[in-house]
Amino acid sequence: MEKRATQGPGAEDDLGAQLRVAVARLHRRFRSERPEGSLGDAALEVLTRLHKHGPRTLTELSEDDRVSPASMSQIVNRLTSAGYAVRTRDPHDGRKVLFSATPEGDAIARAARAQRHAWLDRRLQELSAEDRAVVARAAALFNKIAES
Amino acid sequence: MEKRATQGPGAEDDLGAQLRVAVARLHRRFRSERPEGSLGDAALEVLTRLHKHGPRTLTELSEDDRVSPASMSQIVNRLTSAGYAVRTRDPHDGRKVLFSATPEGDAIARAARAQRHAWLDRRLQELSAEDRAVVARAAALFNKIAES
DNA sequence: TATTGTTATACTCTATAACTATA
DNA sequence: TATAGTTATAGAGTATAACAATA
Repeated sequence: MEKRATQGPGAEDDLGAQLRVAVARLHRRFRSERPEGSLGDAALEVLTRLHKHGPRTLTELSEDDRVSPASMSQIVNRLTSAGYAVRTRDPHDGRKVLFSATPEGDAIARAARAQRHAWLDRRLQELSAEDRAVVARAAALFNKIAES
Repeated sequence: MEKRATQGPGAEDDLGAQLRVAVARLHRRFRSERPEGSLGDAALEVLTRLHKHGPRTLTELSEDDRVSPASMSQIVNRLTSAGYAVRTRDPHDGRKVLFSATPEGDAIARAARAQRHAWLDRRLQELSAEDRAVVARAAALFNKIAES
């Protein structure tokens, strides 16, 4: 039942388990920052992307977050129902739909980020510059790992 | 607008956003490794903990994962329904319930980890030793951040 | 009264399958 | 046929509120 003997009993093996647990905990911590009655985490990330990068198609959004198009369709439904985003047909390809943030959506994206990231920004500020560099490198590594 | 253009306020701000997105993506990637019909991510992590560390009370388990006791109660319900864990009353304190993995649960914990972490272990092996150290340090930092 | 645990309920997030509309 | 998007349905994960049992 033993692990990987590369570096001694359990050492390498533990890194995977440690990473999994740490990421799950941090993800729950992020979710818990949601104020009452506001958008959920996934919806807010999409809204933030629309706010920052302008109109995107459904397929693009689903690829950005690596979720199925059907899942993304439901996320943007929450945004359009709330009046934070709108659909427009692509004039050059009638199959495509472009999603954009409304002015209200832009305001929500700004406000929500400020509220919900305040504690994270504070924590990051408290780290040493070296530790912040570790976090930045780790984030890049995670994106690579998640793609594979 | 800008991409970490300066060392000013915007640069620090970006790290938080990058971390959030990277963690969300990696978390979804972890979840997607679930084979058909098997336990979900949260349930498997609890089962793994019971397998590794022996009997735990509900409160202990909920604190381990930083979820509410009510949420953890539902997670362990899935485990007991499946026959992977059992409840026993604490003989010294009738309010407490001790949860333990069954032999079947132990087997599932071992097998599931091997299956579901295979790709992650492979990815981590592909990293340089330096990058693995970055991941390990980041995992420790995440636990600290999640606690705060 | 305080602690431990459970159930009821509701919402977010996500997936697969089946569908429509356009190219 | 292939691509873009939607809807229906289901299940995991999580929370709050209300409750019961034990200390």
